[in-house]
Amino acid sequence: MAIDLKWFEQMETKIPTGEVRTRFAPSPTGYMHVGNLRTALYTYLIARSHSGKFILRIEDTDQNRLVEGAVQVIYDTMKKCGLTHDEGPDIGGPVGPYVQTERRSLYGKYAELLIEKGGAYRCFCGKDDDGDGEDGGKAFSKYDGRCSRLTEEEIQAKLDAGIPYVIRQKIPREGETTFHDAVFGNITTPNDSLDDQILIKSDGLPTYNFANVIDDHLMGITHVVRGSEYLSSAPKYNLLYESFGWDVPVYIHCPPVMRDAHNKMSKRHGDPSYEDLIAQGYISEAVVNYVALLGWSPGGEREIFTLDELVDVFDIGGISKSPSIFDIEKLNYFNSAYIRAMPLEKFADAARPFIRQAIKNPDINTVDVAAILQQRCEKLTDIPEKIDFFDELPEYDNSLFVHKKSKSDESSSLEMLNAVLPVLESLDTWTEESIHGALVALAEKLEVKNAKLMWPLRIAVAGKAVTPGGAVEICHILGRGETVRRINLGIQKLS
RNA sequence: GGCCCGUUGGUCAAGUGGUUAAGACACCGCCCUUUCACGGCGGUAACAUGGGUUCGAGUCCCGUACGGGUCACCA
Repeated sequence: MAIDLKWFEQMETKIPTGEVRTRFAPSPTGYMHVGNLRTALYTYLIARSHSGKFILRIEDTDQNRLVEGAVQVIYDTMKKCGLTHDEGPDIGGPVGPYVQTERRSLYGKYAELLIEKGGAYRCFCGKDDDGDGEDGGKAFSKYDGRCSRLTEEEIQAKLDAGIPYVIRQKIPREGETTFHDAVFGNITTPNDSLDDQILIKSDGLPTYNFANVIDDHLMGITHVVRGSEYLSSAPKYNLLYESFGWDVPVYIHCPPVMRDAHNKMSKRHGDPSYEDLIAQGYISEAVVNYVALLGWSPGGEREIFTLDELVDVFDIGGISKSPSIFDIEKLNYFNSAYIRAMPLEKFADAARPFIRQAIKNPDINTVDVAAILQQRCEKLTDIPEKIDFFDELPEYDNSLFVHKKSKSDESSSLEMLNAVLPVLESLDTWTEESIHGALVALAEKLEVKNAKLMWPLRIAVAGKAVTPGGAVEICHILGRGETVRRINLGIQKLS
């Protein structure tokens, strides 16, 4: 087998050095898991906080799992989250291509090189020849390495006969392998518990286990961030780097995001993906902020951070070793905090579609409605049911006029409404200030507490016990005509 | 089953040998108030377990239990 060492040397010269380079390497499944989003976020944060490069690579070597349009979902999600990449399939870069299937010729060459270096061998065994078939008993046995003992002549004979083969990693049978992880510390594994894993499949494409090492090296990746499910494969990757004589990157294995104490978040269990959360009315920035804190802590008491602020405070040491349970209640809290912090106009823009789901009346000002909603919604989808009374006064029972704390009952309510009606009918201007002033003055004149006047008015104009905003805001939004009409209806009901 | 990893209130978590064991969400109570919410104040609630080491252990070591991961021509 002739190995063109010049070619490999030339490949090495292309590798960027002297900067932190991280990569997010999703396989295109069609949606962004919350756990994946968090991995992407940490990866981005590490790059940015070291003034390094953040690279997007698509890992699509599994031809059976290709999903139409899935790569676009990744672009869209990352863009929406603000996780901008410096190199990737869409924008190119110095070490492309950035899609694994477009790199396929590379892997074979490096596999040949590895065979030459004694770190791998061809295996001609069929899929079921390694003794770990379906028959339970040997379910956990590993490949016995028989093909690693083939002679040159035997190998050539099989090649000449056209027998299909895979390329396996040759793991030392003795000793142990230690690697360092930035989250978990040093981890040592006995080599005899490691399998001679397949590097190149019989279709010529690499497995993740191989492609990831080759690509990370050729792309100059300095920090490898991935899920902790790869922790037990890491010794094998380490051995691969060693066989090639390459520098090992910093490993950062992140524990999973769970749906409960026993199960990871999963689409299959109906857990929301990032896209689902957005569709459910969550603000992207709030999701990103919450997810950052799931499994990582800045150490202090502060919890609200923009993406740029996260870049400043992010520290690998704050990543937790144990899994975290995704708590939608806490996300609700973050979301409502983000909603409250938005400028009113911006919130109104975000809320408008949801407001218009419930309010068709074009005379109603959506910004005014947004103003009373902003302090009171956890997510945008909460909006329609809160404001359904604006378009049409709901059927309501007179018992709503009874409220102990406001000292309201049906007869006092009738009295208050009768007093309010002429005041509002004759009000010069129809603003919150003028309405509020007139009503407070009226209460003072009647020698009653504001609540005794406001309660029945709010019930009459809204027909609901609980509303966003008080009587003043609701009357203002409704307009004078509709307000007066509803007060009259209340008076009729109570008479 | 082998190997690897983890375990602080219901949840997220701070804590790196000496603390009355932070803080946040949720929950409960009170205050504010024009309902609800916001805001303010207060409260309930935790170091899985047994042994060591040490003057002293949530923090270090060993065992146990429980949980998770992995052992694919998936990633």
